[in-house]
Amino acid sequence: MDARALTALRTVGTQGGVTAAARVLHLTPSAVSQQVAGLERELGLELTERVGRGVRLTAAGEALAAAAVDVEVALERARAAAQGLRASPTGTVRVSAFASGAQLLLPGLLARTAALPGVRVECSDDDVAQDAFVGLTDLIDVVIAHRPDGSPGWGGGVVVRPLLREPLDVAVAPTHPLAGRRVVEASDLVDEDWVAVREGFPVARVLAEVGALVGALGGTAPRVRHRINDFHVAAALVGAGHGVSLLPRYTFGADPRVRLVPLAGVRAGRRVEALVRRDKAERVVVRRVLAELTALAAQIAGEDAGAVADDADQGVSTSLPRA
Amino acid sequence: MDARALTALRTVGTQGGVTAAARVLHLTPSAVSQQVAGLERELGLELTERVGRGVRLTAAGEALAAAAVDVEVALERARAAAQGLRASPTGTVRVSAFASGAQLLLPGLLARTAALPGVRVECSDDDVAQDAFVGLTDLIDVVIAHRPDGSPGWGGGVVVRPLLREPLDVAVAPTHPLAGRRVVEASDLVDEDWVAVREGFPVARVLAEVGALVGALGGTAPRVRHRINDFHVAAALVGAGHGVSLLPRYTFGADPRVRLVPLAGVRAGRRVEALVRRDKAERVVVRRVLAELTALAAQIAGEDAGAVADDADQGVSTSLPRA
DNA sequence: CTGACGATGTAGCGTCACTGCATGGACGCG
DNA sequence: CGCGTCCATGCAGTGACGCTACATCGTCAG
Repeated sequence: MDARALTALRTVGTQGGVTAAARVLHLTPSAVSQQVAGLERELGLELTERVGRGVRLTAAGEALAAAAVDVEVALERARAAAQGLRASPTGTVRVSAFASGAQLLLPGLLARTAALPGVRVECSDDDVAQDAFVGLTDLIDVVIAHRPDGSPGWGGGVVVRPLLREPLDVAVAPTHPLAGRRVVEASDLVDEDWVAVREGFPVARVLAEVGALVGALGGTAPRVRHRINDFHVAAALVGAGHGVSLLPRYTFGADPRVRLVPLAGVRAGRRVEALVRRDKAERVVVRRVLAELTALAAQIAGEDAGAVADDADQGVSTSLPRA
Repeated sequence: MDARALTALRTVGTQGGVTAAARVLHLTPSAVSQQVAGLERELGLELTERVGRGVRLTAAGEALAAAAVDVEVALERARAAAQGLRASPTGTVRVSAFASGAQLLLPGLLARTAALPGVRVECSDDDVAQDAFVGLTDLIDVVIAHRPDGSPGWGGGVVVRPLLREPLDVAVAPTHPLAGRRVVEASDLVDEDWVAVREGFPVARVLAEVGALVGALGGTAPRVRHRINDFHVAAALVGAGHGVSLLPRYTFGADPRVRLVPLAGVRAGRRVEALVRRDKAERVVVRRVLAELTALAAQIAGEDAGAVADDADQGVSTSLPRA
């Protein structure tokens, strides 16, 4: 019963297939298949079952995969126990963020962590669909993810550290009649063209809610003219007068192309959170980087609090184990 | 960071040396040495230090060894999680007991477990010094150990399951003046020759206490004539009139060679307990055998309760995790 | 039916851990 | 003080195990 084989099995579960798991583990599909086969032989029971041309974990497989995380946690804790006696943490941490979150947080994070000797932070940006964020934690230590305001959460096996709640404001062109307003009511937005994100991506649901509200007032569904995932492209369209949109306040508050006006009476916002797989959360370096990240986020949220009156709801704190 | 290497390190700690650990792990000393060397290279710090011609774990080594148990527990729990979905536990369990405990418990245990299909129990008897019992848990799943009545305990890393408290009675020859008595006072024993066990073995301390009491009354230290570890040899000597001794009630109550008389006013007894290493305690089969063992012990203690009035103190219950 | 994808066996190969042996230091004994 | 013993640890050789590459089979889409 090798920890390596358990990891392979768990990855097959999280990635949803042998080939996908092999990609993450930097192996060939054959190797992964042999690992789980060996595990099945040792235990004398089936851990995977074929479904279509792919595979799925059986009940026993799921149970074993869940337990596998505990093994990795214990291993990581062992490393930490030995190295914890050393002075300061050392190592490299992989951080990933969705595009706008990366723009908002990564420069500051790199600036802060540059001051820590022996700590290397490697960044990447991955904009994926809502349900793909957790899968990224197999490859990346700290995944900065976002989700709309009252959405269910992320599921087990992963530690969630809330970073900030970023309000979504109505973005209009500087020449737009609403551009000078301090706040805007839903009723003001009847009969506007909208620039929205693609379905399945985090902010889509918020826009749908706002749209429903506006539609209820105006008697018609919101007119979504464009589907743009990149906020910068959306900002360019809005700035050129091709419609209005919802844009995150901290990231686009100072963008000259658009004016952001808070939306009154509607809870429009997204939660930005750091996702870390439980075993990786045991690494001392990861904890250190995570601490810097939360401090940075608190700083950003604090700067905004002085400028704009905002609901103070920062979400329930999902604390780290052994905080 | 291999779980196998961690086990090697931990065993070096518990067994107190590379060679001893190698014996337990069925390896050569060279292999064990290379395992810990690899661990040290990977972590970049010293885990062992030389002391005399042997080695000892450093602080970091101790920390890592302690964490290693958690890894093994997690691994074992993973096995159990997968196999727990199967109907009944299966496998072989190694049980060891000190000589008189083996005589008292092992036949009954084998009778009970014979009824369990797929469960094999392999027995052995190991009579070792007080502080060597825990070391046995590296090689044996369930170690039946004994210790005098108020002794400190066994230390960490091992699960303790109390089985029974066996009173120690004064053993005299059938022809001895005290043979017919219902109880015997300490004052009755002044000026007797004693048959004791070797120093460092479990019952030695009890005899020392009784001896001190007797000595205080008689004004002289107890005369220890013979040092006999095997209770059967001791019984033979006592039966032949070569002195008195302290013998466990359940094991020698029906022995024709001696008469056992309870000792009034002195807490003379030994605790019989099962020692299981934490990771092995996760195995379902081991739990099953342990359940049979405790039931058997309770039955034996119950039979005695009807015959002789005894203090009901059975010791604090050190419960198993996830009982 | 054909092409593509995904999982899984098989052959070949490289790597790694173990054994056997030799070395060096530490303790005990004559 | 030197000798033998014991213990830990290097080093060369070997065997086993896991990985890659390739081929095969089943499944789904067009």
